[in-house]
Amino acid sequence: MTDRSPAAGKPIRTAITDEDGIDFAIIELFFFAYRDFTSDPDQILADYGFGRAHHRVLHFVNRRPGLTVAELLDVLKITKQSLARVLKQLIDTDHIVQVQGPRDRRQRELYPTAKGRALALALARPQSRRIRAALEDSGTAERASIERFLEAMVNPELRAQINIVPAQTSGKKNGDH
Amino acid sequence: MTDRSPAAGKPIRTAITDEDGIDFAIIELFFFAYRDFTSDPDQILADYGFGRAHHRVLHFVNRRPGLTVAELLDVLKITKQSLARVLKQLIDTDHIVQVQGPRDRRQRELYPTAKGRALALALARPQSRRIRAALEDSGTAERASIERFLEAMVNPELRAQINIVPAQTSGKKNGDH
DNA sequence: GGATTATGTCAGTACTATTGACGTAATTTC
DNA sequence: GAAATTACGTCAATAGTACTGACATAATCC
Repeated sequence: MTDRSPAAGKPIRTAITDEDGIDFAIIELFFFAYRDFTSDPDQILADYGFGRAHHRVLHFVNRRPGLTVAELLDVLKITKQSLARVLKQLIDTDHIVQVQGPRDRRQRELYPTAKGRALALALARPQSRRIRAALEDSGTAERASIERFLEAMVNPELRAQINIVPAQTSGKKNGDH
Repeated sequence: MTDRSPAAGKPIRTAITDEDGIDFAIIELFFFAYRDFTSDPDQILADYGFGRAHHRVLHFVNRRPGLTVAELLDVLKITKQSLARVLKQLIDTDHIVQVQGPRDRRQRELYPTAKGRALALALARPQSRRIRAALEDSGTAERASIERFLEAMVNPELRAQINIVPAQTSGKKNGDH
């Protein structure tokens, strides 16, 4: 049963190359880079009994405090049912709180607690460290060019999601200084 | 039950920023970029009843024809049991064939069939297109700097895995020069 | 001949995701 | 003010990918 069955095709022994103009080098690098990028927080999350889904929710609630459940679903591109369990756990463990929407009382605005803020920072720290090291290592003086490239990799119609963040800080009691 | 329970922490209403030198911008961009990067092949895979795991196996078997099961496990960083089902399906559907190792007959060398090669190319095509578009869009003349950055994001001790490939091509019709 | 190695497989479990259906409360619409 | 819609929550069933642990087989090494 080791050898191929009679009907099976013959083995191709040559490696797939950048034939046809396919950029295998970057495809593969992207895979490895993301794999290791997510491995850092995964280790921390394990201590809490959380998974990657918790991280993503925690991240976006910290980035856009007060976003509603519907907005969160839109950013994560998952279904309500998938979010439900994860969000419930984060609320039960006091990392996130829900506040009734001011205008529309059907809405639940999501905010991090101090505990949730701390965890989000703890998870982001090794990732940020890795990024900084990579920028230095690779001698990429232009951090901006990496940002531009990554942004250009995102579906154009979804780029709006990215640009929501910066504005958030301002408005009320503005974070810095 | 909408409002927070008595014991819950108070909501933090300010967005997390690049305080503490945390690079949230790139962290988030990396998430969005990878999400959309994988969405292209996901659609194609669905037609075959395959998932992302099949894609990864197919990719590496095409990139390093003749690799053994153990080598594949090492690259993917998953367990034998996780690979088993996926690999079996790819063999049953005639995308991959096993050949007994020439030196060590315990080993199973994995090769793509013509069918498996074709699918790997079909999956890579939209990804490569996206990368090319992103490099143009972002005006990143230096494709090399993106490559260097991504490589630097990979755990140093695992970078060896990346460099296995290029050698494969040479010998015969070597790509560059 | 005994230990180790490479692979395969069985059983059980966990996490993340899916679709479909239904319920409740609040808002909007006519 | 009744009806439709919206925002959210939840129950049930299923799928894909991963895990640990255990065990079997065949081949190689010593």
